[in-house]
Amino acid sequence: MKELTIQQKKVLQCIKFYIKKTGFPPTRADICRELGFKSPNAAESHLRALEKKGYITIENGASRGINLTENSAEKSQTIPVIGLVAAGSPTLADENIEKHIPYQESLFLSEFDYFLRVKGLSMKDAGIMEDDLVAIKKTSEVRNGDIVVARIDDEVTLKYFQSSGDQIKLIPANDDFEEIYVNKETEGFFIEGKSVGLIREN
Amino acid sequence: MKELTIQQKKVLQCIKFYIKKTGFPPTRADICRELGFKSPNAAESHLRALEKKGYITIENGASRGINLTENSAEKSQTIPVIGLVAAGSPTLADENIEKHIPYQESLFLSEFDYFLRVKGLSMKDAGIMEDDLVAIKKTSEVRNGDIVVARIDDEVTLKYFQSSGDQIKLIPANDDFEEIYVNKETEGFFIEGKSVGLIREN
DNA sequence: AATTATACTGTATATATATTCAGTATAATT
DNA sequence: AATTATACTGAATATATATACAGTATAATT
Repeated sequence: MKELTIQQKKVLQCIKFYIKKTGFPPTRADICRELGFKSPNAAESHLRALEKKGYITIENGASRGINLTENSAEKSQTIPVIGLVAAGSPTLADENIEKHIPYQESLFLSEFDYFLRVKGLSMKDAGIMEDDLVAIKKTSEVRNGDIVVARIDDEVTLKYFQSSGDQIKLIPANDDFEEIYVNKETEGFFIEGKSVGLIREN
Repeated sequence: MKELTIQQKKVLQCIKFYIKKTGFPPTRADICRELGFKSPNAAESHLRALEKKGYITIENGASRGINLTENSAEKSQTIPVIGLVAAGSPTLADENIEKHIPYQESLFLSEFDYFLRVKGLSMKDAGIMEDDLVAIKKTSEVRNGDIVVARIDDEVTLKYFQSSGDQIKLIPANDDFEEIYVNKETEGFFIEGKSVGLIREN
């Protein structure tokens, strides 16, 4: 799949968003309105570029005759599963992605960015077992009691979040594990996101 | 949701099929071509009837401005969520269905028939918490160690299954609960299905 | 008995829409 | 140095499309 330019990505996103919102693809004029173009030919040429690169097909002569190709359509409908390795970071870098699974918008109450494959039983009493997939929303805005993905240097863990002032407690849901104390300003400490759902595949 | 006539159903199916095939909704003329009508007004009036009954929305003035409503779009791709009430049976009868959620074919490793909303903590140590959705496959072929939906008379529970001969043990995953012993031939005892996955919505 | 919904044909038309052509300008590639 | 791709404005136009209007006919509802 050929790389897209920034503008072409914007147009493709615009098409996806429009379909999501209305149920049918945009016209050239619609795209101009959304992206601020003043000539329909601006949209037209971007569409032809997207067609040439294989991200959409265009039915000539048909109004709104834009069809997202499987390749480009799936991209926004799958969500990565990332392995939680003790000494690894859950980034969206390709090498950490275990697989992609079909994305369902309304699967959980909140939107989320990726699934984390759980290793170990440190959150056992919260009903989070080994190999469960925890849906993670990337955010640093977390509240006391949230289950968060916290990074300390290269180590990444899933724990309950509890803060008072600058002092932060990361609490496991298993008596066999120890609480972790950190300071908001601790070098290398970072909240990656929080849990908004869970899937167990068996 | 108001009932549709046979012709209206045909038109709705035609719209769904057209969108699946092309990625965008049909024009009045397209519908006529597919269904053999000779006047665009035939399609138009069916569309307005479908709109009136709430199966589609039509954006006036827009070409191909047909949008399947959630209700009609999801019908074929949703799976029921059934509340697990102590003295109730998990049947697919309308009154027991809590809601429908979008169905994703490849969500779990096995196929499944419905979700069971868990009440209580009897399977806590198996990581199954209150309000979790357990994906249930309707079957009576279960093995030792499977988590099963068992019915004894009108009572329905989720437990580990363990059998030796005709003797069956239903084992909770929580020390606060008691094991249940039944016989294969016990009147009113029945295995509804087994757990093949789990979703936690928060 | 009168009205409304269903189920169309057939014609007409304003407008929504794709698409081409003529330019301008910058960046990337050959 | 020449060509191609990117990234647009602006105007023009053939046609694709929604939609109204005039009918006909049958079934269902009030």
